Amino acid sequence: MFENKKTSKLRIIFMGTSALAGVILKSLIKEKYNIVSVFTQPDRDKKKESAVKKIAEAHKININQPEKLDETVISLVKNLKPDLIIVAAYGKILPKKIIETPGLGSLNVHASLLPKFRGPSPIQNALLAGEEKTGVTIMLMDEGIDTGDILAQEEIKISPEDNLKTLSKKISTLGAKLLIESISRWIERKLKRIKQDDFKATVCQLIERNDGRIFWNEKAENIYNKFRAFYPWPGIFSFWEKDNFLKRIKFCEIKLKKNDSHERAYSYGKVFKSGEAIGIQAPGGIIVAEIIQMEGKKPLPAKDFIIGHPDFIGSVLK
RNA sequence: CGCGGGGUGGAGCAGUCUGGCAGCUCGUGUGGCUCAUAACCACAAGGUCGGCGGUUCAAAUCCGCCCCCCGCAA
Repeated sequence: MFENKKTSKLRIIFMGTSALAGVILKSLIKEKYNIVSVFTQPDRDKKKESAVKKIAEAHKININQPEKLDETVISLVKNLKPDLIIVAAYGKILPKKIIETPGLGSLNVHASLLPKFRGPSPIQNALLAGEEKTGVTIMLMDEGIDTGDILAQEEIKISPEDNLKTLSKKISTLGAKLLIESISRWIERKLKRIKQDDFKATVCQLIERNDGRIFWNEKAENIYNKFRAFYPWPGIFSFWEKDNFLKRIKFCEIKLKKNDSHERAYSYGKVFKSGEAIGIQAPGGIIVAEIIQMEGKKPLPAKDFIIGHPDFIGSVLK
C-alpha cells in the first residue's frame, strides 16, 4: 500500500490509440496511477473514435489529439512536467525531445518479442509468419523505432485458432500485467536494461487494406495465415469477374483444408462446391469459404450466396 | 455535398435501359412416390417492389425529394 502512495504522486503521461492501448490505460487507472494527460490519434472517423479517448473522457482525464508532434506539442509535454511517459500503440513516432522529457524516461509496451517484429503491426506479422509463440516487451524508448533497451519480456503461445482479434486480446491483458509489474520495479531501479541484438531484428510495416488481397498461387496455409492476421480488419478479399466487371469478394469466415497429396483437382483460384460451403483451390490445400461478402452486399453464408449467384461455382478468382 | 453498388414474398437474386398480369432458385406448408431420405413429383401459402410526391389510361420500371444498408477512398 505504501507503494501506491509513492507511485500515485508520479506524474504520468499516457500515449496510445488502439484497443490494446485502451486495456493498458484502464489498468493504469485501476492501479490509481496519476495520469496527468492522455495523447491519442485525432479522430479519423466519427463512428470509430479512439478507444483511449473514450476511457479518458469517462475518467475526466485531459485529452490531447495533436496531428503533428511539433514544437508546440513538445513544449506542451514539458509544461505537464511528467515523471514518466507510457506509450502503447500510439501510431506516431515520438521526437527525441519528448522521449527525454520525463526524469524516469519513456516506457513502451510492444506486442512482440523484440527485437523480432519491430514496427507498427507486430501481432499481424507474427500470425502471418505462422509463428507458434510471440509475446510482449516493455522497453525503454530511444529515438529509433522499437530499438530501445528491453526492461521486461514475456512469451505467449499462439494457438492455431488464434486470429488478430483473439491474440490481441490475450496480448493486451499480458501487456497490462507486465507493464504494471515493471513500472514499480523500474521506479525502484530494480530492472536491468538489456540491449537489443540488432542482427536478429525484423521490421514490419503498417497494414493496409490492399494487403488483404489473396493471391491464389500462394500456399493455402499462407492464405489461411493471412486470414487469421487480418481478422476482422482489414479482412481478406479476391476478385470475381462477373459480366466483365471485377467484383470484390470478401472472405469473412474461412477454413483451411490441407491437401497432403501433391495432386490438385482444379486450377488455382477455381471455385467449386464443397458440401454446403464453397471451396477454392490453392497450392497445397483448399480454402473453404463459409461466409462471404460481395461488394455492396451483406455478408452471406456461402450456401445463400450460391442460390443468388449459381455462376460463382466454376469461376476462377483473380 | 468525396466515388460507387444496392433496398423486389421467410433467404438469395432477376426484372428497371425500351412503362403493360409480380418472376427465378432456395426455404416453408399440404399431398404423392419410396423400405427409406436432406432425394424425386404435384399443388399451395406468403408482396404497401425502402418511403413520400410527380408524370401517365397504366409505374418495381420514368422524374423529384427523403430514409436505410454496403464496397472503396480518407
